[in-house]
Order: sequence, then structure tokens, then C-alpha cells
Amino acid sequence: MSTAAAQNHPIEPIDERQSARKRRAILEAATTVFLRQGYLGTSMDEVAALAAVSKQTVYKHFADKESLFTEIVTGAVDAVSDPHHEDVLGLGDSADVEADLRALAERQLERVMQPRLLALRRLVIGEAGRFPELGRAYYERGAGRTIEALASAFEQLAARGTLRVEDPQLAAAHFNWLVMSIPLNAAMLGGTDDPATAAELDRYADAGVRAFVRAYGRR
Amino acid sequence: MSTAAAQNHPIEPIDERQSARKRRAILEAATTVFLRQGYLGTSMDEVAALAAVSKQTVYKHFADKESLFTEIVTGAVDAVSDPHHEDVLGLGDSADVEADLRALAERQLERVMQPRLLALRRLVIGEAGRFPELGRAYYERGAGRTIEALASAFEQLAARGTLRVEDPQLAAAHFNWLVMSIPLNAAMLGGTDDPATAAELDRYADAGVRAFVRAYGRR
Amino acid sequence: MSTAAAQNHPIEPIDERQSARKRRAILEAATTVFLRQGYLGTSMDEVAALAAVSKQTVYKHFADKESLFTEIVTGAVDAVSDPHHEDVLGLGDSADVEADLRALAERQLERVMQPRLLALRRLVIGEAGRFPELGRAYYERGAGRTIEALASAFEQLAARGTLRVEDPQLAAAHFNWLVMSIPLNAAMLGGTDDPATAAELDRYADAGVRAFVRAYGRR
Amino acid sequence: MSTAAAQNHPIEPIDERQSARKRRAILEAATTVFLRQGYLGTSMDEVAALAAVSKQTVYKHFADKESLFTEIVTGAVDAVSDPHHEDVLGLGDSADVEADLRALAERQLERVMQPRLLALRRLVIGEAGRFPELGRAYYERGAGRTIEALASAFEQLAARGTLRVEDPQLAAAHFNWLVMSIPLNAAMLGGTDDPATAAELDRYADAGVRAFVRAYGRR
DNA sequence: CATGAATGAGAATTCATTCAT
DNA sequence: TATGAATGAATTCTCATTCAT
Repeated sequence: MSTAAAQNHPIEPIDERQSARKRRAILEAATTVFLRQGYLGTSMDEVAALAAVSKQTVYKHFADKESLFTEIVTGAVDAVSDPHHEDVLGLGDSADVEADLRALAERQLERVMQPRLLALRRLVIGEAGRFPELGRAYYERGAGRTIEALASAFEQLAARGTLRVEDPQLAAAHFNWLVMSIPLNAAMLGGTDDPATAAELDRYADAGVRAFVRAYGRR
Repeated sequence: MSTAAAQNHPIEPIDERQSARKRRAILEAATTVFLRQGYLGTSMDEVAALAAVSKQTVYKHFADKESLFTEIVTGAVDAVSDPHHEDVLGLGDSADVEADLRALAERQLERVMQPRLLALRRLVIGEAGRFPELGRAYYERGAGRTIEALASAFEQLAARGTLRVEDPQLAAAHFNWLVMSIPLNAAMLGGTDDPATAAELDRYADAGVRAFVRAYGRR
Repeated sequence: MSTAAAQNHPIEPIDERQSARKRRAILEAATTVFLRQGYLGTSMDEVAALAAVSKQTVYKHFADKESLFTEIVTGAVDAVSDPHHEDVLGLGDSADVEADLRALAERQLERVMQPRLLALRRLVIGEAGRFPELGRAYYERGAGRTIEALASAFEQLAARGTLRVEDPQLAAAHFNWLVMSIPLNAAMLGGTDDPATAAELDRYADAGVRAFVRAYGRR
Repeated sequence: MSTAAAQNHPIEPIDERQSARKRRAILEAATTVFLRQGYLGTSMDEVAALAAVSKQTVYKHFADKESLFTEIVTGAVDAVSDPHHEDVLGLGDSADVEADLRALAERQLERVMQPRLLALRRLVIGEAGRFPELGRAYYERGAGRTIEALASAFEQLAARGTLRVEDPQLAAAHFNWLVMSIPLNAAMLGGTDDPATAAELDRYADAGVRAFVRAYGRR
């Protein structure tokens, strides 16, 4: 377990590597436990045990349970939000807008419907009363940012006449939820079992895009 | 055990009324506390205190915390689900379908966005890991049943040429979420404060209906 | 349940019969529960429920749990002890002493090894710390009295030259335990399962008597 | 988890000694309390207090009350059973068998009649319903093993003509209980007070041996 | 007189956090 | 710096006994 420490790199400060490693182990363990059992259902003992670290070490790295929790959750939110945001920004202006939207929607659903991310969403929703800022952060960095980016993309497409959009924010939100609502809401309430298959997700994405294009496409 | 008492007073045993009153008080108190603090965050002591009842009495009426919780939640789900289902079934065949849908959507949003119901939804989502059946029940009696009813209404409207619908289930789901997703998802993650105003809700309803009609209306 | 009360015998005081019936029901229920679960493991609620009587009624008849317990146990001890004592006293002076002793031993074992009596013995032993008088009473009315009676019988047999006994008390005790010890001690420690069969018990009785006769018989 | 600590101090980690000390203190305290008050009558608070240890520490060492109890009891059984078993095995073949048996019986009674062991026996009997395996273990490692060993000794003595034994198991059991039954059964039921004196015990042992020799000796 | 409720305490077990080593 | 122990309170649930209806 600590044999690496015995390798004695003469220059590198070993303890910092050690410490960082432990920190990562704690974060990973805590994520697992929090996602599975919720905030109150998680004990610091469990986290320490799963991280193979003493409880004191946990407290050395994180002031208290609350700090650990918020750090975990905000970190997870960012890790998930950023790549998707990239995708949305990449919404280019190819000839076939519907195909682009379809590709975007499929990637989005695939990402959002990962079990771990679903669990995170459930966690944040469940703790919205205790940690309101977390919920807001989740919304803003997730759906909020996505819709923002979509809106500006749609605005340009409207300017070029490719879409017929009066209120780009609204259109973007409609797009977002036409694509995601069906499987996402089912997953929120459906326990952990029988997640939707990739094929099903693609069908939801395509159907959402088709409806969006009928509603907001030219003519 | 209490039959002897009933034989003496053939009319009505007083204690049963008392008992029923206490039971209701417990349920009400428990609902309040569970919705505010979640399952683990709620203590039976708190429930008993708020119900102005001894802990023993709580345990006489409900075997344990879990039973109390599930009874609370399923009861609340039903109380909320039924009236809305009535509304959907009343989707008549007036001349102006869009106006009908708009009225339905407005009523639906108004109902679904009640703070207490939002809290219930957050609670059920948050405890979906611990109580998967509750999540399923919530979905089936809520969105599931609504969409089902909408689908059969849309099917008839399509047959009459009022709507252009290939897959009624899908169209129903799209309608449902076009109307509800924006405020509902914001509320799920947004903490308890600044609920949407009635006017905002109407606007979301109307906008959702408009988009739906553009996507699924004739021509 | 209380239909008997409605029969209205004009003379008899109905309530006394009722009351006595309930008292018996309580005693019976309490016996069952105490034997199965021990003193601390028994709750007055359970007793009342099994007796189909309210808890208040239990307390009307028995001052407290302790009184109920001691009454139960001393009653059970007596119920069991008396008939056996009769048997021992009946130890006549037939020609074949060994046959008489064998018959006595078989009857004794059969009686003592009843599951309910074994449970009582375990109960009394287990609670000997909490209720020392119960243990003493059990011993005196059980083994003590039996040995006493046997001793005086043996004394007479010795006087007549049928047995060779210096210390009748000691011989009586040896007889008693030669017959009972093997199955009784096994039963005390052996849980509730696989009680000895009647045939096995007879064999133990006979073997005990044979050894006794070899040790204390003439010559 | 504590391997890292062990790498620093190659000799001996101090905490393990500490931990072992505390563990022993807990076991000792628990033994005392369990023997005095029984399983249900013992509270973990009491155990922790008597061990001068926090409740947490008790629970770190023993998963729950049941584990602690069974560990206590099986440990005590073994501690007591083993030395006596040695004695029985040492039953040599000196010239004077009766003297050997007498010595054995005296030692056996002295051991078995220790107050602490009597309390243990009462405890195990009283909890035979709740912990049947404990009762079985007690019997097998105690009387069962003793009788087994005696039987094989008696078999050899019979082969040499020193004893007249048809069924060695039976003879061994008769020996065992002729020696022990009188004081042991009295002690089981007699509360904790007035234990038999050493002299009395010797008399019971001698008398039992004498009866046994008359019953099973040559001629 | 009997039923349901209340009382008030105590059980086992767990937890977040802090000392001491 | 990191480990085991301690702390001190909280949680669920149960109990013997007593009121109030």
C-alpha cells in the first residue's frame, strides 16, 4: 500500500504525492458512497474505510462532511457539464441542420443518461432542501448553460433563415427538453434498474429533434 | 379485542373517532416533516411532537418509520394524481383544440407546481434508491397515467384530422413535457425559494402548447 | 368472545365467572410466553394480546410483572410436583422391589421430561439470580420432596433387609439422579429440539435402577 | 490499514497492545455482567462502564451484543473444560482404582462447583432457547467430552478385569452424575448463596465413587 | 370495568467530530 | 502525520405502568 513511498525519489517531495493520492482516493470513495446512499445516509467512517484511509486523514483534507459533500458534487457537476457544453458550442452551420441537431441530441442523451450522472442528479434534487446552492449550481452549469448556448446558436440560425424562432431562449429550452425529458424523467423516478438502452435513447433523441424541427423549422 | 366495547355502545364507540383523529394528525405531521427534511432527516420524535401525540401512539398506528413513510408518500401521490387525471379525461372535442389544450396545460401546470407537490417529487426522487417502488408508483400514477390518457385523446383527434400524429404515446409525452419541463426542472433543482408566478406558468403553458400545435397540428 | 355474558343466568354473578375466566386466560397466556421467552423477554403487551384481554385487565388481576411471574412459576411447579409425589409415596412393599423401582423410575422420567416442564426448569434456573426463592421452591417441591419420600421408603426397605442402605437420604438422591441425570442434563443444555423418545427414557430409567440395585441391593 | 504504522516501528506498534488490553477489559467486564444479570438483563452501557471504555470501543471490538455474548460464553466454556479434560485423560492404571476415581471425582467437583462456572451454567441453560448452539457447545465440551473420555478409560479397566462394565458410555455417565448431581442440581436451583463447602463436596465425591464401585466393581 | 393513549425511561446502535499517541 | 479511542448526543424502537374516557 505504501511501498511507493519507499522508492525514495531523491528530489520529489514524496508526501505531497502521497497526500494528493489520498485526497483523490477520498474523493472517489466519497463520490461512490454519496451517490449510492445520499448525504445523511453516508457516514464518514464508510468513506474513510472505502478510501483505505483513517478518518483523521479525511478531516485533514476536508473540514467537515458538508465541505466534502459540496466539493464532491460541484466537482462532479463540472466534470460532466464541460464536455457537453463543448458539443453545443460546436453546433456549426452545415447544410443539414436537422442532421446536426440529431447528432447533438444523441450525444447529449448518451452523456446525460449515464447511470452515475443520473444518480448525481437524483442526489442533488433530493438534497435541494438542505443544499439549495448545489441545486442552483447544477442547474446553471447543466441545463442552464446548455440552453444558453443553444439559444445563441438558434439565434444565428434564425438570422440565416434556417430556423423560425422568435424567442431563442424558449426555443432552446423546448429543444433541450423535447430531447431529454422522456428518458430523463423516467430515470429520475424509476429506481436504478432497467436503464434505457442506447438504441432507445437514439430514438428519443431523433423523435425530439423531428418534433422540434416541425415546430421551429422554416415554414 | 374491542368487540366487547362495541357491544355495549351499539351506536358508535367514541374512541374510534379519537383514534382516527390522531391517526390523521400523525399523517399530517409526518407529511410536513418528511417533505421538509427527507426520510433520514426526519425523526419519529419530531413527528410525534408535531402531531401532539406520544411516540407510542405513532408506533401503535404505524409499525415503523418505513411504513409511515410509504403510506404518506403513496397517499400524497394519489391525492394529487387523481384530480389531474380527471382533467385529462375531460379533453373534449370542441372546435378550438388549441384553446382546449391551452386550458388543460394551464390547469396542469398550476397543479403540478404547487410547492407541496414539488417537495413531494423531490423527496421521491431523492429516495428512489432506498424506495424504488415509490418512484415507480409516482411515475405510473403521475406522468405515466397522464400521458396514457393524452395519447388516447390524441389518437381520436388524429382520426378526426384535427392533429397529425403517428405515434400517439410519443406525441402525448412531447405535449406533457413541452408544457411542464421548463418550470418543473427548474423547480426540482432550484431549492424552495422564488417559485414561478402564476403568470409565468401560464406563459410556459401557452408557449408549450403553441410549439406542440406547430409540431403536431394539421399541415 | 363475550357472548357468554349475554346469556344472563338470573342467579349466578356473571362477572365473577367472566373475571375468573379472564384470569385463567391471562395465566395460561403468561405461562406460554414466559416459558418461551424468559422473564425479561416477555412483555405485558404480549401477554395481554395472547390472553385477548386489555393490559389494564392484566394489571387488575396481578399487581405487576413480577407477581404474575412468580404466581405462574410456583403454580406450574406445584401442578407438576404433586402427582409425582403421590407416586413416590405409593412405593409399596411388593415382593419384587426392583420391578417396583423400575415402574416408579419410568413414570418419573416420563413426567419430568415433558417439554413444558423442561422449559419451566430452564426458566427457573435461568432466573435463579433474579428470583432466588423460586429456585429454592422449585428444588424443595421437586427433587427435594421426592428424595425425602424416597429416603423414608428406603429406610423401611433397609429395615426389612430388602436394601442395604446406611444413609437413606444419600441413597435416595443417588437413585433419583441415576435415573434422571442423563436425559435431564442433556435436555437442559440441548436447546428445544430432538427430545428423547419414550423408549430411550425407559432405557435410562431401567439402567439407572439396575445400577442402583447393584449398588444398594442386598449382598 | 495499519500496515503503514507497522512499517515505521518495525518492533511493535504500541496501539496493538493498548487495543488488546482494552479488548480483554471488555471481555472481562462483559463476563461479569452477563453472568450476574443474564443476556437481556445486561446493557452495553453497563459493560462499557465496567470496562472503563467508551461504548464505541466496545462496538469496534464486537459487532453487536450477540457476538459479544457468544464469544464470552464459548471462551469461558473452553477455559473451564480443557483442564478438566486433562484430568480425566490422566486416569492411570494404578493398583487402587477406587482411590484414583476418588481423587478424580474430588478434583472434578471442586472445579465444576466454582461459583463463576455455576453462574455460567445457569446462564447457558437460561438462554438455551435464544442460543441453542451455546447449550449444545456447552454440553459437548463439558459433560459430553468428560463422559467420552471416562468411557474409554472404563473400557480398558473392564478389559483388565478391574471393572465389570457392559456399556462403557452408560457407566461413564453414571459415574459422572453420581459424583456431580447432588451438589450441581442443588446449585442450579439454589440461588447464589450458601455454596457447598469443600468438605461437603469431598463427601459427595466419595459417596458417589463408593456407590459407583459397588455397582460397577468386580464381583 | 375496560380500552386507547400517555408517560418517562431505557435499550441497541450509529454518527460527526476531536484527543492522544 | 496518521491511528485508535473517546465523546456526547441522536435515532429507532420497546417497555412497565398509569390516566382518562
